[in-house]
Amino acid sequence: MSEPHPWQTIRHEVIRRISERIWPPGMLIPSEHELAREFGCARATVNRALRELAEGGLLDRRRRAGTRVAVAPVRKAKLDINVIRFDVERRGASYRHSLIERRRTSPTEPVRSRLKLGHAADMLYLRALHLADEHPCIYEERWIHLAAAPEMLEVDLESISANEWLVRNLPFSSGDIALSAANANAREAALLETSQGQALFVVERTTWQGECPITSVRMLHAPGYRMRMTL
Amino acid sequence: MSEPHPWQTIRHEVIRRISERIWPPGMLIPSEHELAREFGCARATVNRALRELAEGGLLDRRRRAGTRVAVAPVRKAKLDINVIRFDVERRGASYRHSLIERRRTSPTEPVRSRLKLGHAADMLYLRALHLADEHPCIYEERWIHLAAAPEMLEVDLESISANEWLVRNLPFSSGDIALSAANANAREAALLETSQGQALFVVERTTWQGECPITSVRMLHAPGYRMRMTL
DNA sequence: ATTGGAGTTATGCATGTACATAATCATCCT
DNA sequence: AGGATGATTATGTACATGCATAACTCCAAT
Repeated sequence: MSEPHPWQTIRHEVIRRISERIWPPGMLIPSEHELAREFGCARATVNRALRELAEGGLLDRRRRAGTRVAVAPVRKAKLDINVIRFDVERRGASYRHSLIERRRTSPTEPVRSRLKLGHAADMLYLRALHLADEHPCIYEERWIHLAAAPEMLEVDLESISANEWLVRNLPFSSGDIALSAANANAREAALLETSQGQALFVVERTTWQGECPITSVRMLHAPGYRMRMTL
Repeated sequence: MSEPHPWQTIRHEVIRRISERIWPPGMLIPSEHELAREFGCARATVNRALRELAEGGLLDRRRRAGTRVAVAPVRKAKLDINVIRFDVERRGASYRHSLIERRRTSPTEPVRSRLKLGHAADMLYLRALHLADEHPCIYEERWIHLAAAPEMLEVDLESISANEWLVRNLPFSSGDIALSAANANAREAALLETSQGQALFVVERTTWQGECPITSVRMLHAPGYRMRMTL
């Protein structure tokens, strides 16, 4: 089974008992002490297994009240956010990107509100295309807060994408993502080599370093893109 | 600070040192032993903090090699998968769903391959609409594997949605999700009260109980839907 | 020069103990 | 009856210790 570690074995066994309804939804399961006795291990080991399952949404735990099988589990799916180049290359394609526009300017009001910036700010506005095997796969429009990333002015954005430079050089502490769908307008359709009105997968991401916004980007994926994840 | 727990304090401090580039990307950080000495706590406490950060993608850890700040972090975003009714009600809207079609049949080939079923199988095919404040918000097409959920035949799908019944009664052990965008066809547009060609946000989800597929569903979200997550 | 150990070291995990905290239960007092 | 109070209990966390394991270093033997 390639699971030499007791806590993984326990986690698996608990999953089995839940999914086979030996422990049905809502049921109070044995305490850590009892499980530790049953599995012949320390309570800390049981605790680790149960804590992971609770984080995944499968169990509800409360002090003194005990642990019960979640009734309407809010399952947590994990999504990997990678550098675009890696995603492309992992699919076996060659990566290239191309800078369409680079402008130093002050952000429009909607962008300011997305970044929670009350005042005007010195920013870099970029438009770029990411290509896989010379076919456009992502078109991005990005705002970069120069107060957070002044070095960005010196970066040669032809040789490294803003995406990659930022990920490599400006570790961020938090961020939010919104996924949606939008119809391509004429310009977007042309850039992505598709037709106007085509449904595009849209990722909008804003990242922060503490309270200070770093960058906000809107990425339009070429038709056919699917974002996969597991739970 | 509301962080009475040493391991959380340590986690926060490590995040700070990374995001302020005291520990730049790629750097080998002090060993658990050294950090334990620095923070005046046990190694296990440091371990817990670092392990969580490594799971989040911010650190790379390898035995003997030590812990280093991730160079191109693959950040992990967490997405909550909830019962649709809860999502709607949390937005302050009233929820209703309506069954459009219910048919017992054998799945088409593409569905069989999605479920990794080589042979024909007895399944339930459902089409349903989820409404928020009487406006359609999700149209779903669902296949349910009756071998995994025989009770489904008895369920009154007018009073409880298949989505909710399954989540409450058939805890699944694994699943996969694919997100994409698609143009509405005539039928979908009519159901979602929009126009043909409108870009729709599509969620396809398949869930399993061990090796046995339970259900596969394709959900089309009404225009304007945004799926949010944090990292 | 390359291969093949032996030794070293940092992380990974398990254990037993201890105390903190939150929720529940039982009891007592008015 | 009802409300306050203390006892009980399960989880949450911390710690010291110890062994397991992976990977790096270096030295010796072919």
